[in-house]
Formats: sequence, C-alpha cells, structure tokens
Amino acid sequence: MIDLRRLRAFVALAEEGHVTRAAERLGMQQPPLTRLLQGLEAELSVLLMHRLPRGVRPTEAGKVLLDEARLILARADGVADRVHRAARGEEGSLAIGFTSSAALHPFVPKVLRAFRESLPGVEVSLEEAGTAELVEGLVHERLDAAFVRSPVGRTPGLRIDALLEEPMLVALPVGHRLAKKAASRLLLTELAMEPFILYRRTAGPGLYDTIVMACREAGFSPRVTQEAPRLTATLSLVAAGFGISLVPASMQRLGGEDIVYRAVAGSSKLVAPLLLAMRQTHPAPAVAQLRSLVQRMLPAYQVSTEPSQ
Amino acid sequence: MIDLRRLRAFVALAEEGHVTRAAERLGMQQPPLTRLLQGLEAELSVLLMHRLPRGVRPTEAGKVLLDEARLILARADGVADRVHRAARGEEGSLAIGFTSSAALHPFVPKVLRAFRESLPGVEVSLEEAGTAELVEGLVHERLDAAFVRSPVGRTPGLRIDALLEEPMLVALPVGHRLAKKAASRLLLTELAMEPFILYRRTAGPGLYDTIVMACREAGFSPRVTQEAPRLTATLSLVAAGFGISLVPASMQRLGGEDIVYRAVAGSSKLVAPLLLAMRQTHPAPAVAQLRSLVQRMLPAYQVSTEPSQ
DNA sequence: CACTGCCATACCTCAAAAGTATGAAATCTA
DNA sequence: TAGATTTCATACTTTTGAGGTATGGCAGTG
Repeated sequence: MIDLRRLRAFVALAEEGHVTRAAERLGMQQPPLTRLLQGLEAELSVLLMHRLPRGVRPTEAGKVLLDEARLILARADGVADRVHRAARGEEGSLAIGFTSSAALHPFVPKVLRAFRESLPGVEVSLEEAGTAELVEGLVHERLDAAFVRSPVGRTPGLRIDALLEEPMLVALPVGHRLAKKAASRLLLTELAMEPFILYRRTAGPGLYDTIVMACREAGFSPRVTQEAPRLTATLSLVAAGFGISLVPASMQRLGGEDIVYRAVAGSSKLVAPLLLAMRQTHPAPAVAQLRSLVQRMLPAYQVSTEPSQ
Repeated sequence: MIDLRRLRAFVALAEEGHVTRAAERLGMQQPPLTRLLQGLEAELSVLLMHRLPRGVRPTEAGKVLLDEARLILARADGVADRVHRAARGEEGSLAIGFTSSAALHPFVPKVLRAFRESLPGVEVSLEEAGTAELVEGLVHERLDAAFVRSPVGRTPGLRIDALLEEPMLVALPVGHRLAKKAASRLLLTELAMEPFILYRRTAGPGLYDTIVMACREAGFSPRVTQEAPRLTATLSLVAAGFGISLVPASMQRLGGEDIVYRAVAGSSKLVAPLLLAMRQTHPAPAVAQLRSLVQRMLPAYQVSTEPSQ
C-alpha cells in the first residue's frame, strides 16, 4: 500500500533528479532511497524514473505520480492545522437553538452576526423551538448551545450562563383604563382583577412561574383566562382586548399601535433573564468561542442599553 | 508525522464507533488500534474521540480529521490507477511536431483529431517547425513524436515509421506552355530546361535530394533558380511565374486559380513520403498510443484515397 | 586508461508496529 | 444488588521492515 513517506521521498527524488542528493535532502543514505524507488516501481509495476548516466528523470508515469504526490502531501501537511483550528472552535459546526422570545431580544441576533463574522470557518445552524425541546436537543447532542429566557429547572448535565436581565412590562390594549398614564409606573396590585394572558406553561416553565410568583407576593393570584402557544400570540390576544399580559421589555418592538406598555413598580423580581444554555459534557469547542464572544460583547451592550431602561 | 495507515485506521474507527469492531475490520487486534488512536491524539495534542461507555464518538476535531482523511485516502487510492493510465499512455502529455508540408497532408489533422477524441486524458501540444528543428526537439526530449516528409538522414536514436507515400506533382503557373494538357502525365525530361523553385535544403534534406536525384536519373540536372523557406512560399513563387516546382500531391489544395498541377510519368521514385519520427529511448507511453492509432487508421485512409490518386 | 561519479546489491542493526495476556470501568441482567 | 458482559486501556513480547554500512558495477571524463 502506498504511503506518505514514500511519496515524500519520490517528490524529493524527482525534484533533485539525483538519488544521492535527494537522499541527503531527506536525511538518509542513498541505498535505502534507491530501494524505496524500486519498491514503488515494483508495487505499481511501472517504471517511474529513467536511469540516466548522471542521475534520474521521471517517466510520464513518474510525472503523474509526482503531481498526485504533491497534491496529497500538501493536503496531508494541512491536516494538523485544520484539526487544531477545529479543536479551538475556529472550524467545524455549531448548532444554536433559541426560543422565540429569546430571538426577539436584540442581543441575540447581535451575537449571532458577530459570531459568523469573527469565525467564518464555523458552520452555524439555527433552530427555533420551545425551551423543553431545546433542552432535549442539547442533551441529545442535536444542539450545542441555546438562548433561552426561563431559568431551565436544573437539568443535570447542562451549564447555564446568565447573560442579561430585563424588566417585564405590562402589556395593555389601547384604551384600557390603566393605559392612560403610560409614562408612570404601575403597581402590580392594580392588576389583581385583570384577566391575564400568559404563554403555555409546558413550553417553558420559567417565565410563567416568575409572573405567578410575583403576583402572589403582591397579594393576589392572577386570573389566567387565556394561554397562548407563543409570545407573539400572547400580544395578538392583548391587542384584541382579551386581557393583559406581562412580557419582557424587549417585546415593546411588537404590538404596534394596538398595545400600550407600562413599567411595573415595586416588584424587583419581575425580570426576564436572557440565558445561554449548553452541555456540560462533550461541548463543541466552538461553544467556548461563543461563550467568550458573548462575555466580550456583554459589557458594551449593558452600557449602551442601561440608560434607556 | 501523519501517515495514511493511521488515517485509514481513524476512518474505520470513526465509522464503526467502536475500537474492537474497527480493529476487526482492519484485520488487527484491538490494543494496537487503541494505541494508534492515542498516538494520533498525542501527536496532534487534541482529543479526537470521546470515550463513551459503549464505544467512541468523534469530537469536533475528530470530525474534521475524518473529513480530511477521507479526502486524502480517496486521492491516494486513485494514485495507482492514474499512474497505470499514464504508463499506458492514456494520461499525461504528448508533444507532437510537424513540418508545414506534413501539416498539409490531410492524414495528419485526421490523426490528431482522432487522438484527442480517443485519449482525452493526454494533453497534446503541437509545434510546427522545420525538419532539422523537429529532429533536434525529439533528441532533446522537447518533442515526443513528429510528422515529417523527408527520410531524415539516419539520425541515431530515432525510430521512423513510414506511413504513406504520395506522388509528387509538377506545379506550373497558369498559362505555362506545359500547363495546357493538365489531364495527361508529363515526362520528367520535359522539365529539363525549366527554372526550378525548391525549398531550402538546410531546413530538411529529404525532398530536395529526392527531386534532384530523380532529375539526374532522367538525364538532367535541375536548374534551381530560387529557394524558398517553406512549401507555401514555393507555391507563391510558382503562382507569380518565377518558375516551376515539384510538390507532394496533397499540396493541390493550395494555389487556387494561379497554379496548374500535372502528374509525372516514368519516375516511380518521385514520391513524397509521410513519416512519423520518434525517440527510440525513453519514449513517452502516449507515443505508443499514437503509433497504434496511426496503424489502425492507415488502411482505411489508403483505401479511401487510392482511387483518386 | 585510469579516474570519478552514481546507482545497485548484500548484509546487518534497530525501532516501532502488531500480537498476547490481562486489567479496569461501566452497563446490563437475573 | 451481585454477577456477567462489554469495551477500552496497559504491560510485555514478537516480528517486520526501514535504515545504515560496505561494496560492486557501469559510464562518461580528463
């Protein structure tokens, strides 16, 4: 079977046109090199070098072998580099998931764009799904990292980075009695009698619980009249006047003219986190790159948005 | 240094996901295969396989190595084939030369076209030059084969195939006294007093000598008044009325309305051969293909052209 | 015609790759 | 939960083959 050592030797031989000199260049003696050439020729049953009085010259077959050998050797010499790059997460693939609510947070697309730009060698694939499905994807190695909002009830084997926290806002239909003084803060207790619209608990346990617990702390149990499958659907229902909701501040972009958002006073626990979840075992190396990129981008992002919060 | 044996083993390992099974497939025992993997990892200082309870799985770095390895191995496995093809002359390169007069013989372009079509893997390069230059090119390995017309005075180290012979015709300017009865044959002695235009002797000794000797045999020495560097130039001079010439029959295509060609009677030696010259030592394998193609095409060509000669 | 330069051959040495035997860890099963 | 099974890792031995040294043989060269 052909091997790289002999290809290397053959290239030297062809380039030097001289067995003795080629042997010197290869750091070996002339006789083994002669035998090596003979071995190649015997194996291919083809004459590869014309033996001339003052050296050797490749035959046509030898020239073809020379071409092939150069090609293969160049590729082989690049292997170590590519593997190292992959191990550093600069090459390879990365499957990133996110919930629909995380996707609406401007930090997420910002990070994704920066990642693609700084590590073009990594093939990024994206998947939008519910939190439960994302967690399952991480565990089963279908995903490498996921942006989520809920605290993801202690799934073993997952590592969670808390990235940002943003306040939650009350979403009210235009014309609602509480929607008048939009600039001032609202007390949570003012919502005690209101019909709540929340996204379904099974899709992601986190935010639902946060809201319910904050209400309990304020002294009432929220009356949940509707459950929507997604955050966007929640807002559609609010806009249609079916009730009110509590949503992360970054949702303000949605809703247009039909929804009024008001800040909540008093309940400091009513915040929606943005989290990055990943596997603890067998993490893809590119995940480390993603983490480090996120950590580098966080300070700038916090400074730029704090004044407006 | 990386080598193909280990790449092959790694591919088997990754494909089986199982050291023991991969070892079996490779026809070896499990321990050396384990060590081989450890060796690769140590050399690249990178973890290539996650060790799972029931087997192994490539890491990201391992996946990249797997890709590269498959690519390199595919190439390496194709090497023997390509070399064999080159040795059979089905791949590689072939430099073919021809004199301007040989190029005018319709058989030559016919062969070249057929060659390119039947052996597309061979890169053919063409060179038109004088016979002397072609012979020099063959000897110095700048050319592999050449179509020539002259018997090429016994250059040592060259092998010559006689392909075809065609009669020579007298080329006369329109209106010449001998140009009247164009259909009938001319006796060579009728040309005894005519001014001859021949191509220069140094460019190719063959045809010049053939003509002069044929004239001597007919009882006169031709009066050479002009020498032209090329056959086409000869015909231009004939057309301009500077004299007459003797040219191979295939030249009839040239000269248009200004030249009349007449067959010669009596001198059976007045023929122009078409020859294929090649090196005797270190011939390019594709030359054998060219020769065999020519031999296969010759019978059909002779049959198709004999009636019109 | 002796000399020099090169490739080929014969024989020896040694390193490293493969084999054998066995251990250790973790899952699966009764 | 204990034992059986599976699977990778380690220790030690054997063997293959790559490389080294010495030398021969063949051609050009001064």
